[in-house]
Amino acid sequence: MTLVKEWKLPKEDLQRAGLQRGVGVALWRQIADGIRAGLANDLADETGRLPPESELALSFGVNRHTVRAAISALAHEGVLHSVQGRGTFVRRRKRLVYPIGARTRFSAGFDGQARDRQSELLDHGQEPASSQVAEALGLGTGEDVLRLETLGKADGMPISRATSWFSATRFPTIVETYRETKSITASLALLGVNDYLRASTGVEARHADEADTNELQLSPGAIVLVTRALNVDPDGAPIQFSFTRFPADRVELVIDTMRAGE
Amino acid sequence: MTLVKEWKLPKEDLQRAGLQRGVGVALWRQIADGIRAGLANDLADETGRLPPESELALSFGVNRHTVRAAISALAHEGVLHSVQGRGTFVRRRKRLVYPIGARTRFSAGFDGQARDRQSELLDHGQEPASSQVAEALGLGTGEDVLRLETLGKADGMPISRATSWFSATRFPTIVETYRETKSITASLALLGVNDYLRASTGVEARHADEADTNELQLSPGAIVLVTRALNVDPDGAPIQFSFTRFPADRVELVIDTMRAGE
DNA sequence: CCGAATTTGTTCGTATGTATC
DNA sequence: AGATACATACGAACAAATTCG
Repeated sequence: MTLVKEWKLPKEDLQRAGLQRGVGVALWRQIADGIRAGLANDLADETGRLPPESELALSFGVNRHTVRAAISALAHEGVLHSVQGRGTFVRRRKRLVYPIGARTRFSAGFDGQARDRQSELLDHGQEPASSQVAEALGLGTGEDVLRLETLGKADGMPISRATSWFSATRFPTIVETYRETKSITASLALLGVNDYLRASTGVEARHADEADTNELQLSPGAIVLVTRALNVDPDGAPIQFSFTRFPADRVELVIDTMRAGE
Repeated sequence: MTLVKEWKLPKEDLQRAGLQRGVGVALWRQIADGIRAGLANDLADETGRLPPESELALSFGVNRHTVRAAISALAHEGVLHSVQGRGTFVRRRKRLVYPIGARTRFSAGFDGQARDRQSELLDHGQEPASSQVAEALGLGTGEDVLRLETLGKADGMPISRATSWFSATRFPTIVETYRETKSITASLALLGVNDYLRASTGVEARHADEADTNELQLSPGAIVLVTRALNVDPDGAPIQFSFTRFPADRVELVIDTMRAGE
């Protein structure tokens, strides 16, 4: 027996609205996601007001109770906001833009988009380089590297979670300098690297795992954008290899391609 | 009289595994996502074999049935593959790399990574520009634009779904030329644009909606990477504005930052 | 080749959550 | 609000295929 069965055809209304029963996601959650997506288009009017619940129920082809469950979840997430007698409204918060280019500086990434930015050292350690890290940094497998785990916040909300590796022989005190300066760029400058460039950036997207969920304050099923970046000094020698996780609903990456090499 | 056994929720186990009940996403789907994420690490051994269902159930803190539902879903997606008496195995398929830079050409994107590449025109139409499209292409809101919906395949598997807009006055016959050449680059060349550059690329990630699910052959809960791109001619005049959706488990974006401007 | 251990596949039953009417 | 049906999850078997000593 298959637990994911072939169910009876759902009502045409559900199909039309793109909803499905028995796929492991409750209708109200699918509708919540649908409303969230709709906000990017023209679901809400100029004043940020959504259509009445009865109308939404009709267009999604479900009972009004189901729409209410979806709205309640979104209200709990801080996306919507209902007022009895008036309607349901969007609480708009812009997605932060993280620019990527040869001059990408982590510390400057979200400049001017949030009142308050913080960086936090969560963990660090010295360890033999994995094959991936060794290859990226041009070291032998098993040579020692220093690992830094950092959390970035904007206005108190976690927006990035980075794991970075540095050669332990070239930057033996990077942990201490980072603790003082709270900045990779400043730390590298103290250690004699006055300039560096972003050589390449890989971008993937995946579901948040447990660590992401905890550290970035996400709900299960949330999506993280993962960048895999290599920074090199002006001579082209690898300096820093890092993975950074961004909550996909709070952050957008922008590659200014034509100026990327400047 | 029958004693009704009361099963206590092993809440601690669930929390340890990062699962939650009652959030509108079934446990089996959360576990499916967990397994998918685990494959990137060391969930499967060298031979691609996963731990037995009973062991997974223990580590996730759920019943074996629940793990089976998750595995069944992943098997249906083509990620896993179970054999009675032997175990459950990973069906490994490399993720395609889509490079992004100033010289990004859609047609050349996946060159050399697949034996067979196809492009398909799904739909097209003429319509007044939305405010977003108008702003990107430097047109007045409501000026007519031509919209092309295309599907990209590699070895028969859908890998991209693009919606592109062009000025209807500057490129009135773009649909016909595309139908002939099956290539945006070639179409533009026929219409007098011998060269163009990728000005900027925005990257977001979100859950697949119904259209994505159908057209890209995804399962619900799957993730799509969405790029928002603007191409300009050598004079800097906007030519093409497009949204492209990539299945996140089949495609990875790579920005070769230092050569991006070449 | 035999038989035991391992692992996936199947079928009961029961309880709880979700959605409709 | 209550009745009904479907969906999710747990528990305890047992069957069938594979592996291995």
